[in-house]
Amino acid sequence: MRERSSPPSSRSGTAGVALSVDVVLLAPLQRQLSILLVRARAPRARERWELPWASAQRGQALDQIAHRVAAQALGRAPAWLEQVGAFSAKRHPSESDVSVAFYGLLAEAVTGAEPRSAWIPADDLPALAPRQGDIVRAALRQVRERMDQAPIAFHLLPPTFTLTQLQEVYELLLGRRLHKASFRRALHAAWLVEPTDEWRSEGRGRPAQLFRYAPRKRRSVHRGVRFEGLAG
Amino acid sequence: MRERSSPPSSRSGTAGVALSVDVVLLAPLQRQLSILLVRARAPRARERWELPWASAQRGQALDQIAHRVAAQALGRAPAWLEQVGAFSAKRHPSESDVSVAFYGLLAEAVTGAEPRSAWIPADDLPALAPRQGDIVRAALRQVRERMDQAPIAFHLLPPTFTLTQLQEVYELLLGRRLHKASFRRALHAAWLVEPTDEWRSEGRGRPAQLFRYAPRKRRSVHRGVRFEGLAG
DNA sequence: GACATTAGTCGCGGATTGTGAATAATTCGC
DNA sequence: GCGAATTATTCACAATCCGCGACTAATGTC
Repeated sequence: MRERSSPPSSRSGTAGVALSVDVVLLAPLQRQLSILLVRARAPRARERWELPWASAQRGQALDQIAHRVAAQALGRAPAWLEQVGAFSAKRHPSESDVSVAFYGLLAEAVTGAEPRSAWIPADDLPALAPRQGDIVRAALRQVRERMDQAPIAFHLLPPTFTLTQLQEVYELLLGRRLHKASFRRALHAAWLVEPTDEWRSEGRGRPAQLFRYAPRKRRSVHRGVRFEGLAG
Repeated sequence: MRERSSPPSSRSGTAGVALSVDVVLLAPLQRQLSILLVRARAPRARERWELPWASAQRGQALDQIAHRVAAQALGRAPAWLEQVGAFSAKRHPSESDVSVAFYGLLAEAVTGAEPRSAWIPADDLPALAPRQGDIVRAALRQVRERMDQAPIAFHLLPPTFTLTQLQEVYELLLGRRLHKASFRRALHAAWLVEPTDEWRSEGRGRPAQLFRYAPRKRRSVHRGVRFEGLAG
């Protein structure tokens, strides 16, 4: 407990900690939520695959580092990038003391000039370093919990999409089927999408209209409290 | 982008970053959500008040540090402690590069042996260092968003409490009034509390029964998607 | 043209919920 | 002791929400 007693302005003295920034990149791929992994570069790594990561240097903001890591692994910027949190105390490929994790969303499972990477279904991952395993689980949990507060599903789709595609993303994230009519009724009531004048004919069946994400401001309805998420 | 190319096992080489752990301690105090601040110890600090914090050393887990910081500021352990995230790029009293923030909950605004601290209403805070201001806002936002997923309101109350007290905590966090009958109907339907055989008479009026937090496992009802939190 | 397939909508019945009012149990003033 | 005031708890009704099956619509296949 001495830290608080020592003069806080002394930026020398203590050696500092080793910090890495890790990114969990997610994209829907053939009806599975998939994660981008890269081959371990250290010759004697205990695990063969890793999340993309970089060591943090002084004077760089964390989200800038995360953007750079994502861009390097993808060849492009993700559609959405958000912090998951800080992780410590478990082994990490960098042997850093602390890792700050981000998750990023893409509509397509693309890989840029990086050949040592692969998109792997989230529930079929190989062994990762323990801290990176924690990071993946926390990122998936946060994505699923925050999909009601942030437009996460829309960033897993291209700019225009059919309502069936949107429902499939929700089913992917929730892990269960949804009823079509109820889904659309709630969606239209929320004024989140607007139709384009384009239609997509996907082989057989009636063509589907394409929509875009265009949330309209509306007065928030004062609903009561929901205790449902607090089940023991 | 060289970090990824250098051998990851070299824990020397780079100097490491200065890391602090900050804690936002929250308690309901006279119908206000209040935060524990401590007087700045550095003689030439730009702001007179700070969140409790400590510098991180190598080999210590982040949540252990957070527990220690909270215990030192309070004289006891908080009822609940959870990470908010990592913050960088703005001035911090420690002049650290990165701060990992936690929030902690208490039923009562207690202070231990620490005389240089004060509980201050959350919407009446003095100026803090910019990064600590961000931390406070993020912590309050997270508490309000997560109160549906985690038993946050219950940790802002003593082990037994009246339903009116519980509703007042919810109103404090939501910033609006709730209808009594609806609140209780939803609460009992969720099987989160169980009555004790004690009653509290608080001066005038009918005595209120005391309840305790005792969530019962129940099958989760498969409800549809809620788009309400996605309003533009 | 019959059929399979996918998109989109309708409407019923039951569950949920906002709301005011009724009832219950206590203290205070006189 | 007794009525008014105060706080706790519940009831009941109306409106809304929501799960669900069935229906219509538009296309490709044979």
